Amino acid sequence: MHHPPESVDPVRLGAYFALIEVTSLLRHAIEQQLREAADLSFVQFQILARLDLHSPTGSHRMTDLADAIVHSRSGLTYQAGLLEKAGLVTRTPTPDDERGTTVTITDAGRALLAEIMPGHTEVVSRLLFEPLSHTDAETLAALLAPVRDHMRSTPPRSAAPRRRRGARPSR
Amino acid sequence: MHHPPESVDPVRLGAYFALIEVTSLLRHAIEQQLREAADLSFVQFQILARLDLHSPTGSHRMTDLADAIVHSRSGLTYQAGLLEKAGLVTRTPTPDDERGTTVTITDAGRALLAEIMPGHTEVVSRLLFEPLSHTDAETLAALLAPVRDHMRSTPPRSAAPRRRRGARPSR
DNA sequence: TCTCCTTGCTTCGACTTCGAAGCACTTCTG
DNA sequence: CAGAAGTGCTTCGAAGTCGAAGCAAGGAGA
Repeated sequence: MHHPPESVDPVRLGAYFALIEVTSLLRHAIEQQLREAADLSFVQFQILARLDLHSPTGSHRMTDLADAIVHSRSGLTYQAGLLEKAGLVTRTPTPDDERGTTVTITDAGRALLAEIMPGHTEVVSRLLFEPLSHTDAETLAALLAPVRDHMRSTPPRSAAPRRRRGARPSR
Repeated sequence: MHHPPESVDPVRLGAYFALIEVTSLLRHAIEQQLREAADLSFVQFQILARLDLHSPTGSHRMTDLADAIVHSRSGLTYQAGLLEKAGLVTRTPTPDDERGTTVTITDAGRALLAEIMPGHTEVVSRLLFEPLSHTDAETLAALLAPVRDHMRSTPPRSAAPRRRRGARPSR
């Protein structure tokens, strides 16, 4: 009999389905909470959180940010524009590269984030972690970390019309 | 440093971030693959897959389907319309409830799905499971299953039955 | 220096998404 | 058997999303 690739394995298939389902439900709940609490979308929240974490400057280049939150560049441009309009971030040309735009979180942005975080973590705790022990959480993190690294390091498989980062990272 | 509720726990926070990140990357890759292979969106794929799995009839009611794939009803209406136009599903009134619409996958739909699956599982295997042993996959599935059940059983927090002008559920 | 190619970001247009409102049918209640 | 309340789906309008194309700046090679 054929024994095609590993993926037909029902265990893996189940893990995959559960992963998608859990994350969909979680995102949905988070989105509602953010919307009620501060009228922010999940993408906007991710932008602010990423900037805030990336202290001390709280800045990022557009492309890096888009890559970090897994969002299209054009989509990020749009959202960054909204956040700027709301006074939560600023956009300034990058000093050493006149093409680049640096996004920086403002004090108002940090304040809003601080105000939101409790409710946010509450939702995540209640939905995601309630059925998991601390050890379970550790296990989950330990399982996902290598996957994340693997995905980040794996090239996009199909060379883009506009080539992505060259054959190798020369940085 | 304060030590507010449980959720600030860095381990859980890390697991949460990794979960979001991994799933975002995975969905992104899957979406590209589906687009190239059959010009289907992930939502459309989920619809077809869900219908196909739900044998033998391969049918579902709109609401159940929307709930299963975690998508808005209106969004499902839109996508089901596209799939119907493409001949991959049919929509018929539900026999015993004249309000309902039953969606059924067609032979063409099943054929397309069968054609796509190998490439799909290939992507999932390569991205998600390559860094995981079989045991890891089992562990992951075992961790996520209870979370999924918990999320599914937890009421949406504000379970308002379609409020109509401040009316209260008098039941 | 002058090209030519690459890269960073934005603009543009087409499509998708969602919630609210609306319509039609069902069920509950008296 | 009404009338009221509930449910299933679609329509509608506003907004967000993406990829492709466009613009401007950096960089390598002649």
